[in-house]
Amino acid sequence: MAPSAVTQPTHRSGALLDFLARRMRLRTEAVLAPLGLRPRHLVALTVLRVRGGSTQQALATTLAMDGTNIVGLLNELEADKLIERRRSPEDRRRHLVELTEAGVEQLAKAECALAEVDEEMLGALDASQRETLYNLLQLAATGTGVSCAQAILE
Amino acid sequence: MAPSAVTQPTHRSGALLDFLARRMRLRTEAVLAPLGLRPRHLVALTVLRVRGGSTQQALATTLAMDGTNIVGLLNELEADKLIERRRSPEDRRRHLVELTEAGVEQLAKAECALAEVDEEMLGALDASQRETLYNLLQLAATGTGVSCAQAILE
DNA sequence: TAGATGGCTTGTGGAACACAAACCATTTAT
DNA sequence: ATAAATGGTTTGTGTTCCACAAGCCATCTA
Repeated sequence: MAPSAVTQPTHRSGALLDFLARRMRLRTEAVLAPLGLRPRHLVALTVLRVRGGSTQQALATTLAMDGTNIVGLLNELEADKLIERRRSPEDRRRHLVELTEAGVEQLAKAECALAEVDEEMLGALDASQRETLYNLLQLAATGTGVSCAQAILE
Repeated sequence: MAPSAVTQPTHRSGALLDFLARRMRLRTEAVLAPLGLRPRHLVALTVLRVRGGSTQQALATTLAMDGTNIVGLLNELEADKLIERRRSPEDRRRHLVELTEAGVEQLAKAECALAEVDEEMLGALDASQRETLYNLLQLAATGTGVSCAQAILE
């Protein structure tokens, strides 16, 4: 069964991550569609739950995405009243983005609906393995360029 | 460290996976470009290393991608002599796709070059955690719809 | 007062797709 | 044997997600 006895210098997770994320995103799209959300929205909402009150520039860095596209993304979310742009008191040019109550609820509803996707895609993992995976992903996500850039800003 | 004491019903890895995969793909693009590869090629080659001799239809299912796009993707890889399409002896309509020797080498070279990306993106994880992550991803990838569809075919 | 900055709008373009149609070679069913 | 189905190919068309550039306003800073 071993395709190559001699394995790679170190296992690279990149391709695997890409592969899985694609499959999961396809299923996620289908599940999220009835809620009026798309994967990009889910990611944005998820980030905002943790980093509420972020500047749009900070979001751009976090999401590794152009500022003008952040505008569009937030416009969509704001139109659905899932987020709110508040003016920063210190610098009134800035917008501080935050989830609305409806946003929190919608995110929770989405995550609930996504249980079936987890079931499908992570079926081979038991509960504790899924938790481990989640924690490792979380650690990687918060412990890199993201928090690095954030650290500079704070 | 827990951002919210009361966590979600269960942690959903979907958004996190999407988020990380995006960041990683951006970096990967840059690293792979000088090798004449793009992320999609890396994924295809990686799949083919394990599932060599797959039919193009099987690849389409595995990669969750339209058959006509598989053709295009394989055309690119074949033009670079990284893969080979052999006629199936049993059914001469079928193509059995396999990595060439050059393909194996190029894949290894790519993975080697991607060490720096891992370093950047998974910096917060130590070696054993990275290995765990890799194993969990591998398990999830091979243990779902993929192998399920494959099992039916065999 | 001038320049820099955060954000918004609009427009252009590219990459990765899905989907459809028409085609060949081959296999299978009648 | 002839018809139908199948695996793959080619050539479109359209969509979505993005990057990037230019020009605009409001506001802050020098």
